[in-house]
Amino acid sequence: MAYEQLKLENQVCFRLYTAARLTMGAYHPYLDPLGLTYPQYLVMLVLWEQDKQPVNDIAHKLLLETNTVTPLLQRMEKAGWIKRTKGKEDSRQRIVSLTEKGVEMREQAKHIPECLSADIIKNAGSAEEIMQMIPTLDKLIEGLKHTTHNK
Amino acid sequence: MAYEQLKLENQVCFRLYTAARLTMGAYHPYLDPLGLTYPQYLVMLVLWEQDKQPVNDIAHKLLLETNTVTPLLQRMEKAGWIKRTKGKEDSRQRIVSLTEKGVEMREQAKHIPECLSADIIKNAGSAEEIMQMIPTLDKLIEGLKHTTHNK
DNA sequence: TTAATTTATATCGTTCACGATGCAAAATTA
DNA sequence: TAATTTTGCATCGTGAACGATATAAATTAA
Repeated sequence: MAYEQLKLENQVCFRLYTAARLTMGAYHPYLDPLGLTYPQYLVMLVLWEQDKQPVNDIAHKLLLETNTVTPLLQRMEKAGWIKRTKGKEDSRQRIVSLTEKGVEMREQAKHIPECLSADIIKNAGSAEEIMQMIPTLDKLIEGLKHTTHNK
Repeated sequence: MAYEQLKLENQVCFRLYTAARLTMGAYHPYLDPLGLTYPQYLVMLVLWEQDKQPVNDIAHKLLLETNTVTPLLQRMEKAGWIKRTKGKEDSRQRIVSLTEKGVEMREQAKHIPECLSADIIKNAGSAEEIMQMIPTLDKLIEGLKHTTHNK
């Protein structure tokens, strides 16, 4: 009976993995004009919520490793949306702050969440049903955050 | 208050993206000994379910592009788990089949789904609650599968 | 104070994921 | 049959993710 579970259709993780990829794809029409990738958009969300944060705080909020975030930030700096300055008290830190361009982008990005909701409702039915997954996803994330291979 | 929706905590996609990454991380203890990555494991699932499939069928089942799957298969062939042969009727096709080594691996992988269920229950509470997301995830996937940027 | 350890970030190598493009074999149309 | 289009797969370039490792600054211990 164990073989039965080895079927693709019985795999929750495959669905999460696929849903995440496709949902990220749904952001493309809105992020492409801004020149942002989805992970870069996440960084912008973090910075719009609070400017001037060390790399570590950003990585922590996104549940990513710094070796993922650092190159991400380097590309974003090159694009002119953020800058990275040495920390004053702790000079190991790199403080990430928005440039003027980065601040202005917030206005253009303002409607992305509603656009996405609309798209999802149009294509995948009820947004409510999707929102109902949030507490479960949060529990899952919280539970797996500190397992062996996730830190 | 459009800005409110720009908060990270209000984003469903971020949760999907994170849950997918962390769940994939939870597979590591079981896949590492076999030398498999998670996407490679997915390919093995597809082939264990039905051997000898063209690249396109595999890509289609995993909802991936062939330009993602092709290099994946090349690495798996080099590892000795699969082989790729020219199609008989249609010589454009590459038929992917399991090697002896690939077939044997199924036995070792047999218990991975149960192990993962156990891990999730231990760390993230109820597996039932997680299973309840499946219909919603399926609707989401089905709905987004054929949008502009997802083909 | 000096030495050992921890912390914050960066670099490197490998593997996805995917848009764009290329190419040859098949299918379709003229 | 010849020309055109489509299809199946591959290659290339870019941007994540992440394990492993490196480095310098801060912290702690000796």
